[in-house]
Order: sequence, then structure tokens, then C-alpha cells
Amino acid sequence: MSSSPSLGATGFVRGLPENVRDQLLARGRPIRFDRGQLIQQRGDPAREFWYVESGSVQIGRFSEQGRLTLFAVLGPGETFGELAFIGEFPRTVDAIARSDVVLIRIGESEFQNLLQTESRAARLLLQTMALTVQQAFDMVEAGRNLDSTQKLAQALLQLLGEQPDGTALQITQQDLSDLVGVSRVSLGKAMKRLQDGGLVSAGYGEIRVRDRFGLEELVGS
Amino acid sequence: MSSSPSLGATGFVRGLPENVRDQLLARGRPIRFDRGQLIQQRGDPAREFWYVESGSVQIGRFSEQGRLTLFAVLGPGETFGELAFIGEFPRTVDAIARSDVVLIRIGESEFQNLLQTESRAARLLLQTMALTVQQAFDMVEAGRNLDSTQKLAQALLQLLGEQPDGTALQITQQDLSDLVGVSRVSLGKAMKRLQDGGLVSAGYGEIRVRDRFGLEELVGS
DNA sequence: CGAGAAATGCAAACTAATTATCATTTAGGG
DNA sequence: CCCTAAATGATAATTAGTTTGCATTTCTCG
Repeated sequence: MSSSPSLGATGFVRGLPENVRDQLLARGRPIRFDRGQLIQQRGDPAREFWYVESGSVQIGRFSEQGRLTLFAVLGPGETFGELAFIGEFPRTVDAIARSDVVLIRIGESEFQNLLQTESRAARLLLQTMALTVQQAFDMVEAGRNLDSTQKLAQALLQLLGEQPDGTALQITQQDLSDLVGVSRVSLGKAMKRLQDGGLVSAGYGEIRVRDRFGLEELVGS
Repeated sequence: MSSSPSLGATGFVRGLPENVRDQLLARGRPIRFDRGQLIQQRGDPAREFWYVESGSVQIGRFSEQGRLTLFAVLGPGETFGELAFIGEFPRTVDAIARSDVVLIRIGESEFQNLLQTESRAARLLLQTMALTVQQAFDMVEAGRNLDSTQKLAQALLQLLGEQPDGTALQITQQDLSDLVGVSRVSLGKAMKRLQDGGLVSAGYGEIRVRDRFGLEELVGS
């Protein structure tokens, strides 16, 4: 079993040399979105991708029945939208602002400029995408072989990874259930089990990880 | 809902101009594997990737409990192993020969040669990988939102896609259950439902799709 | 500070799927 | 041509998870 319950490493921009990154972001246009606002929608043409400057963004799909399948929750420093942009196909996922966010738009011209000024960028992009595929496989595998408690533990670890400084996560069990892929009821039960085991403690819209190693042990990674 | 239950488009080599492709494959070394043989294993160093010349290959992961999670069943013309090779990390999936197969090995030198002789290759590779991620997302979504019958229908459509000429699939329900991600019992029941609906007919190690459109309608794609 | 909205907790009924077992059929090598 | 292994079919017991409905808690904002 591998370690990624969801996509946390969609941040190839982070891997760029600092000066190149600064230049790229300086060229891109910052745009604000309000909490709850739809940033992109399935089917939209993909004329750009986005760098998260501040706030957090949900990546997923709404089904016709209103059901939401979340693939990732992204924070500052991460990028999204590269896939459809580079693949030159319409958006295949929706993106929703999970809080007020500031995004930096990177369009065709900025992207071309990047590839020309930084020879390692293409290679870095390839590597990041390869990693993303593997993480997607991890999600498939987790969905098939782990029970709800293990899936929750794995999701918490992934969210922690994006926010490595602290152990407190600002996320509701509501949203977590969409990310983990189980019902809210099941998520509540799983959360209770983790609490009873002393691995986490949960408040209103906040989860605190008490024993990271215990979570890792639980999912066997 | 999208259309890919599993990974069928891992064939960036197919998109190359014919002369470039021929040259690439002429440079690579053909290697035979017997049915059931392990071609690559998780953790192996990724010094090459493979082009399937003939036969078929299973891509997946064995868990410690012996459980198999299949991500794809690849046929002639498709490639595998690019991800770890390009990402420069160890293999994250196992590959097993589903029949006697002939593979063409493409190593570092052949790959570098390709990138230099064909400027569009890198771009094509990126596009193919982007598509692969989206397909993996489809698998996650299907795993969460579809029932076993719909998942089976979707898997059959994917297998058909790889073999566009006919409607007959050479695959056991045993293997299908690993690909679809349900138990053999559930797969048998799902198959019976599809048969009762006149959508497919099943024999020993063979499934014949009678109504492709009906399957598509069932999964809502 | 108070009202309404959002988040969480809880319980019961239901359901789809798993596991386990055994019988039957089919293919293919000796 | 038979024998064995593989594949399929069928059944029952069990279980993890969903759905539904409602109660309770917590936040937020006017």
C-alpha cells in the first residue's frame, strides 16, 4: 500500500528555482474568488492553469444527482488545471473555492515563456504528472481495499502533508466525507473510532491529529 | 460521468508519426515472456518502459493479503512503465503477462533518441499522461458512485475500446473481478444481469458484447 | 445578544456487497 | 480420451456501509 489517498503533490511550480518561480508568478495575473464560488467547471475550455496564492480550493466532480466526488483539497503553493491545459482537452473536473482565495492565472504566454527560460521545467512537469498518476492509482486502490476508518486516516495524512507545520486541520466532516468517499454517517463513526484510539481529536470544523505515526500504522504505509 | 473505467490510452507511441515509431521500435530489443510471468514488480528500478508487440499484459498491484487490484489490461500497440521511468522513481505497479507476450524494451538511449529526433514527442507524452490522470479519476469516481453492474459495463466498454474491431473479449470473470474491483460472486451476478438484459453473452473465458449502446446508456456516458 | 444556518451526533431500517463453501462445467495437456 | 486444473454457478450467512429522520451543538452575523 502506498501513501497518497488524494492528490497532494500537484505543485510542480514549487519545484522550480526560486527566481524562475518568482518571475512566473509575477507575470501571471492574480484573481480573487469568494468562498463557495465556482472557479472552473467540467466542459470549460482550458486556457490557463492556476497557482493558489492564498486560501484553499476543492477539486472534484458534481454528479447529476448532486453528489460530489472530491479528488483533492489544495492549499497555497499548489497548482491545478495543468492537466486539461496541457492535455488540450476541456476541463474534466470542477474547482470550487473552499474559502476566499487568491489565485494566479498562468496562461499560454506565461507557460511558453516558462518552458523557454527554464530548460528543466518540461522535465519537472513530466515528473510531477507521473507522480500524480501514481497518486491517482493510490486513490483507486484505497477505495477498493481499505475500510472507512483507514480511508479517513489516509485522507487526514494527505491533508497534513499539505500543511506540514501544524497538526490542526480546518475542514468539516461534511467535506471530509466527500473527499474520503463515504457517507457523513460513516465518516462520523470512523472519526469516533480514531478519537477512541487517541489518534485524533475533533472539534467543530477542526480536526487535530494527535498521533501521526498511529495513523500511518493504521493504513499500513 | 466520463467514459473510462480503466486505463486504455496508455499508448503514446501510437500517436507518433509512423516512420518515427518504426524507428523507435526497430531500435528497441524484443523480449518474450511466458503467460503468468512477472514482468516487473513494485519497487524495481525503472530503467526502461515497454511496448506491447503481441499478447496482453495486466497492470496492477498485489496486496500483502494476495489481493490484486488491476488498473489496466493492455494489448498490442500500448505501452507501460513510462510513468516510473520518466518520473524517475521505482515501479509502483506490478506487471504480469496475461498470455505469452512479446514486448519491446525501450531504454534510456532509445528514449533520448526519440526526444531528439521528434520534437513533438515530449508534448505527446505530456498529453497522454494528462489523459491517464483523468482516466484514473474516472476510476475513482466509478468506484464510488456506480453499482457493480454499472462498473462491469464500464469495464467492458473499456476493454472493447482497446479491441475496436470485434465485440468478443477474451477475459475470464476471475480477471474481470480484479479489474472491476468487486468479488467474483458479485461480478457473476452483475454479468447475469447484463445477460438477462440482452446486453452481453458470456461463455467460458469469453464475453461477447451484444449491445454496446445499451452498456453506454447503463453507465450514463 | 439572539436568530438562523451550518455542523455534528445518534438511531433504526435497509441494502449491496463480501466471505465461505460446494457443485458443476469446460478446456487442454499427457 | 481421460484426468486435472481452471472457470463458472449457486447458496447462505454476515457485514460494512447507506439512507433517512431528527435532535443537539456550535458558529456567525445582523
